[in-house]
Amino acid sequence: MTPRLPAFTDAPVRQSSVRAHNLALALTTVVNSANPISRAALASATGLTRATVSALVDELIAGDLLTEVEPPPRTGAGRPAAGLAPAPDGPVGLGLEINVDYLAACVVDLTGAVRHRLVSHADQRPVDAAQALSGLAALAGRARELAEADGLRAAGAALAVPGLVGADGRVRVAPNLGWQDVDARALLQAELDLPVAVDNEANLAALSELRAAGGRPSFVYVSGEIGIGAGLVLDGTLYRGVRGWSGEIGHVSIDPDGPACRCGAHGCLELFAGQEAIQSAAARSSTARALTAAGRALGIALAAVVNLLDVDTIVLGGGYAPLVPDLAGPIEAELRRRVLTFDLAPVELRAAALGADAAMRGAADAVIRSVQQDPAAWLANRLSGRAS
Amino acid sequence: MTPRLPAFTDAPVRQSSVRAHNLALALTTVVNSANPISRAALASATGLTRATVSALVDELIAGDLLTEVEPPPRTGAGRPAAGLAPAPDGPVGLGLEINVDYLAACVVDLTGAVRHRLVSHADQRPVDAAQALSGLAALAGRARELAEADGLRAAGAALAVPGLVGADGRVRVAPNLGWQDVDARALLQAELDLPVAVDNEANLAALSELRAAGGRPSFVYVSGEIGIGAGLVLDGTLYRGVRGWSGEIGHVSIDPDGPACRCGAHGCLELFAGQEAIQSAAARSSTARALTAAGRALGIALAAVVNLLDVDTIVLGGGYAPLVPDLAGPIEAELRRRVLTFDLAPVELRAAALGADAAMRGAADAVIRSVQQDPAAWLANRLSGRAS
DNA sequence: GCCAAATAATTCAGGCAATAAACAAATCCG
DNA sequence: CGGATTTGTTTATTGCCTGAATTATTTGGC
Repeated sequence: MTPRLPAFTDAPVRQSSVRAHNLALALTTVVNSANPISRAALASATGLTRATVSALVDELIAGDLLTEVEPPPRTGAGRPAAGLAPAPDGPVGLGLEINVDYLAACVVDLTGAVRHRLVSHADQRPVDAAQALSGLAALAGRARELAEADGLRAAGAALAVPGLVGADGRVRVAPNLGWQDVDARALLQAELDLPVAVDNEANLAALSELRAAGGRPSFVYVSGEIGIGAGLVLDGTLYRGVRGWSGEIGHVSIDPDGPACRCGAHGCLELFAGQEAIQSAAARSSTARALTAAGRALGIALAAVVNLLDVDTIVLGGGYAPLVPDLAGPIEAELRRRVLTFDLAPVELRAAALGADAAMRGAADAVIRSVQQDPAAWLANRLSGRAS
Repeated sequence: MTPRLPAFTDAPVRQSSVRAHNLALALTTVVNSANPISRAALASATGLTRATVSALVDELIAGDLLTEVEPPPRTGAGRPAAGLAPAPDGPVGLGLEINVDYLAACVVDLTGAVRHRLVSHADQRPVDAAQALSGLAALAGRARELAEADGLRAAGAALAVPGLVGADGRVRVAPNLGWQDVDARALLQAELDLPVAVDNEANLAALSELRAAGGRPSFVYVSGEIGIGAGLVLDGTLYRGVRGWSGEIGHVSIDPDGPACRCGAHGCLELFAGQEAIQSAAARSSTARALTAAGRALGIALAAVVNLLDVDTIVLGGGYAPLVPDLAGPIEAELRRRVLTFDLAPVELRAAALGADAAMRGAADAVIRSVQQDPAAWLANRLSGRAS
């Protein structure tokens, strides 16, 4: 069988694209392998010949994307292998986050290590969007200087925003920040002189969960803050929707005739399982009861997600992560009752691996992921960047 | 900018894959263009050079996938162009459907024309799965003979089933047929000696809506029969879920404390908007009221879908299609209330283009789509098939 | 201690597919 | 009728992968 290219077809392929694709294949295979891997192992893992892999690896090493490291443990006779691993001094991603009461920036390298991390606590509501973003750009600039002092060059930046973000990087609405129609990408790009991506915080937090997972995982990441957002990872890729507004699980209806929501509808999930709802319910009765009720509502909404999307894993993040021991029971009870296929295959429910840093970390991951998925572009860009 | 291959990377690419990809690109571009297109226009549409396009087209014509037709209307000076169009005598797809009270088969060619259509009305519940499938195989065999009498060769078959179908073609459950764990693919493949795909009827019906749509549409297709199923088309591809069980919208919760559903949960959409629910409600009050109530429930469930997936179009099919004039009002009212982004961008609601044939037609489409997306495989197969 | 077996990595000729540029074909228009 | 124009083909060149042969480096048996 001839290996097939992905199904959707809308751009021509030429020899250079073949190279680009195979460079990405080699690099991602090295990055995703737990231990250093030899060229020979890489060849058999990818299906390319050893000759080709050698050439690709040479190019990736020359481009500071891979390095040779100590060989993996020996296994019998033969010439020892040279181990390959992502280069710690290769391009880094700048992960940025803005929220109601803090600004944050981090620097993550190709190995996934966080090299620097800066957080600035300050209420962002009094200042306007331009000021907030310029404060963030300053923080990002400091993070970048720290990175450059280590000899690290940033491939780009990504920003996590608690709001609706369009595909063009414009923030349409960010209720808690009081933002409306803010071209965050343009503003940051101008100040940083770097490619900048902007995305919803739940989407980026979901991406951060993708780090450890092998294969092509599909899961819903639910982030419980003041609002409730979800990031959908389907077949290993973040699904953003037609306009980038996917994952608004907070306004899924739990009780169509329930209390009025600030969105104008009635009985939204947020009213039952949002941070404020949990707190006020805890004050009225007990924390245990409040969490049971919230878990039940979450379970109803998540059952709808699983019925619709057939994902096999649910990740609870943000404010929900520490509450998982209390929430898991009621959520699972509802899933068992309402997911049509529950008896055929279970749904895994787990807490997010990262805590409050998930969105910022996912933002940085998004940058290095873009380098991993198109190393040829980075290599070309790197040279022209140095020339300028 | 170098054209980029799709993001996910897990197979090596070699020269033959380049050819395969560009053959698919050329073929799908011709198929998707409304009028016959010239080689030169094809070159500028795809971004390939005219020389390359000529070579690709020669191969596609030799393989009975394209034909030269009358040139499109002239536009000024220059050598007249030769028109290209999908070949009507190329490979055909066999679309099959099994349901409670009928079996059906159709033959669809590369141009999308239905060449033959056979329906056999008979209650399938009394017979067991093996018998039903062998009856279907017989019907499919007749359709295939009709096609072969026209000199048409079947590239494969696809079967639409009202139930949960795994990725391996096994039917896990089909409640209305009384099926459980039926390896429909193996049984049909053995009798037809053709590659057979099996999928849920709503999924395939959704595919049939993809025919006219250009670009990379994203929509939900909702099919209202005895149960309610949905097919999700995201970015131009059918999303099947991890195990192939996506789209079970019928058991999304409308009222968590509502009446008991046969699935074991309470207040599922099916109890408010299923065929039986509408009929009994109509008997109790009036048809108009029954449809308003059903529309309201559908609107609540669809608002959840739109909030989660950010699709911009909803297609009502199956039993809902003729009811759209009555359902649209209440559905839209709920969408307006509950979809968070409704004010930013509207959601289009429309009736399915095809009626009862949608699933069978979508099945045939799936087959010819697979040829269009990998013509190289068909060309290789075709030769070896003739040799044997 | 040395040689055979084994495994890793590189080198080199060959082939395939795309590109670019020149050429041939067929029409319009003045 | 001849130049301009557009379509489609031919030819030389280039890039990248493959496969086989070659070099490099170790283990293990005698």
